[in-house]
Amino acid sequence: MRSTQEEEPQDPQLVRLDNMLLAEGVAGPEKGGGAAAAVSAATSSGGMSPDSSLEHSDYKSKLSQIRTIYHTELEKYEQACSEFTTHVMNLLREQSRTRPVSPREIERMVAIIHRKFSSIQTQLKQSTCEAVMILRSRFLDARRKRRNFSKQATEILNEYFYSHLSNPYPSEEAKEELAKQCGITVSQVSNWFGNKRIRYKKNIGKFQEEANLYAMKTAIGATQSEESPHTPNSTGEMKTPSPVFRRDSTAPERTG
DNA sequence: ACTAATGATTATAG
DNA sequence: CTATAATCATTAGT
Repeated sequence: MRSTQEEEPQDPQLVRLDNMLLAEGVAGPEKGGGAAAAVSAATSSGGMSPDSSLEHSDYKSKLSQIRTIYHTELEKYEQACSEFTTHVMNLLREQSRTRPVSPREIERMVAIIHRKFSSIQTQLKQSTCEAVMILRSRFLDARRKRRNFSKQATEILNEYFYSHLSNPYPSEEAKEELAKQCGITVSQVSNWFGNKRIRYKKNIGKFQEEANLYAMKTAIGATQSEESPHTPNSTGEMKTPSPVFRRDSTAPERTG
């Protein structure tokens, strides 16, 4: 016996599909009656914050829909497979009266049928995976629940940006400090500076007033007995606002 | 409703 | 991994 250890070839792609479906609870054991129960439960019991609760219930309901469709189709396929198999078996049996039909041939036929339906199932899994991915990216995308920062936070961030306009790249420590002051996360600070840099560079003219404003603010905060406020020229632009900041590597504050 | 501002994500490169 | 540039999706002003 060569003991063909084929068992189940299962290419890695299919395994990944299965894993993902399982992780998402689509292919796992049946839980709950369905979407309706989850939705009603979530809406009636306002335990969590209204936002996350509502969005999550919506997400779960759609996921449940996908799950139901997936299982229905899967059952249909299996039923069709077995029906077709018995049908073919009957045909073979009928043929065995006029032709010698070896049991091996029967096995091969059955194997072929199963392979075919297996590929169909894989397709179903793939499309289900796609649907889940789309659903995820649609509901778990933080862009959906974006909020503007508080005016104070933007003030602080702008102050830092315009007082470091020549090198607006805050170190990790500075980012943490800013995050703490603004009540946002470090990632949000990074996002803010990334957006600010590119948008400032792209359209310096738009930000001139802002730049002057904050420059003046910081100047006032820094100097107290320098000069009398005589407002030199309040008729037009003050001066050239640093054309383009260059990533100056004069501050390699790398500590980690 | 249309548009600008804005925060977050994606794609690409160093 | 970080920075940039483009793009997306929502908020807010008209």
